[in-house]
Amino acid sequence: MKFRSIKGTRDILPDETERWQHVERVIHRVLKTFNYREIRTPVFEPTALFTRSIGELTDIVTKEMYSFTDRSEESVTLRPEGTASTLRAYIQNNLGEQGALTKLYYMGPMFRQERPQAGRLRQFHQFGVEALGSTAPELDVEMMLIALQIYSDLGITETRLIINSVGCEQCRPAYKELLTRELLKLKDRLSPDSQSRIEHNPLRVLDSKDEKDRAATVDVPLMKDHLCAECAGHFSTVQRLLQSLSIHFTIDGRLVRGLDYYTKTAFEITSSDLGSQDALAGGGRYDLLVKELGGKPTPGTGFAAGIERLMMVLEKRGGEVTPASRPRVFLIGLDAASRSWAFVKTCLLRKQSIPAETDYMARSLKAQMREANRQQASFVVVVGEQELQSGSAKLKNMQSGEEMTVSLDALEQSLK
RNA sequence: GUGACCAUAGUUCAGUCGGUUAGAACGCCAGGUUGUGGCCCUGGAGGUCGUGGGUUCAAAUCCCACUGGUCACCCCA
Repeated sequence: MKFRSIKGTRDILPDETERWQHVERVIHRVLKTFNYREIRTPVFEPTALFTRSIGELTDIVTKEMYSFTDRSEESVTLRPEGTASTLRAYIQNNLGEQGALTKLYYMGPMFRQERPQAGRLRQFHQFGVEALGSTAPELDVEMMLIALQIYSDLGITETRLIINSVGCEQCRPAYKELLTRELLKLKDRLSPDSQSRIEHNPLRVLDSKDEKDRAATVDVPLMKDHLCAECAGHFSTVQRLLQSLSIHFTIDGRLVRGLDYYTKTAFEITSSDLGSQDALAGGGRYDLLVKELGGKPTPGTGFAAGIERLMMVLEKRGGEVTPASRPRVFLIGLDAASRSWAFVKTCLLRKQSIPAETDYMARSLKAQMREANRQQASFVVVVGEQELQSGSAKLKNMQSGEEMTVSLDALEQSLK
């Protein structure tokens, strides 16, 4: 019986983990400069947390969640996204009581049972950022800046920032009705998919990829033109701030977020280096969500970004290749006694934090040299009977080929 | 959930009209010096041609089913 990883999951192999670690370091660093603190929540939660926050009728909830009942008959779900868990933890641990504004970020695996394709996996990784406690449009802009800075620090500059406003509880219901009425008039010109969207998610019709849908809905009213005074003011402030910061953006009145909890600002960052799943990050404001999850009414804004998609862009761009870990020195023993000595010495060097390696296969000198070369060791020391007797050996610089005689006892000195 | 394409050494691939022993490159192992790597040369190991069935004198090659993968729709990061 040969086992395989579950469909839509994959191993991140050593050749890739170095790149991952590099990306993770950049994420942590940028978030530190923006004064956000990391939160780590469980990967599974009560199912109701997600149905409540993401929306009972969204596709994620109706057909993509990994849910099961545990042995105590409780329904639990592998998290499909990070915001719900983060807010649950925020509420449960009264984080809002420690200050007016709480800035959090998370990073880790998410789970959705979708058909895998380019840029879409069943277990995938996201990092996400949340700012809780303020309605300020500045924070909406801060979210966009964080994402853009992480990308540009990684050498990804060919991104597009798209923004929209999806309104609030004051203005959205009326607009939704208006839109539904207009869409019903066009119903027979729409694709079957869009026809069924009219009832349960009319906003979705607007960002259909179907050319006919696009054509049929060119003149349909957009949310951004039917905002209440407050939402309109908020949206224009966001735009003004972006302009002050010389950030390029485009307004797309058809941009819709897939999760129900968004209000006012919605944004997306896309890359043309990706396939049809071209969103690198997406987010927006969610002023009602904390209350919806049982907390005190608390405004919030945030975004989530896919790490695998980021990796795809990095690879395509040939982004900086982080150097593989290399031994500083490779110790070669020529006979049983010398190999034994080499192993012990290797361990002692490591104890002093000097990356050292030796041979475990009792191989020939030639084979060991080849191995040292393959591993790109900076130095090699060859030890045999003579060296053990005299207590000194030749230290070979593998780049220049130069050799110098060194004391075996003081080897660490020569390697600093 | 729907559709299209694909599946041959560890990896990337070639394999003609169905034809007898399935190849290449890279990688791996060993040798070319007796105590020195890379480049070069020589040799070697490594394959249930995804699985099962069918057609045929003969199947990696044609047909069917299954499994897996990829891409797109859908959805979304």
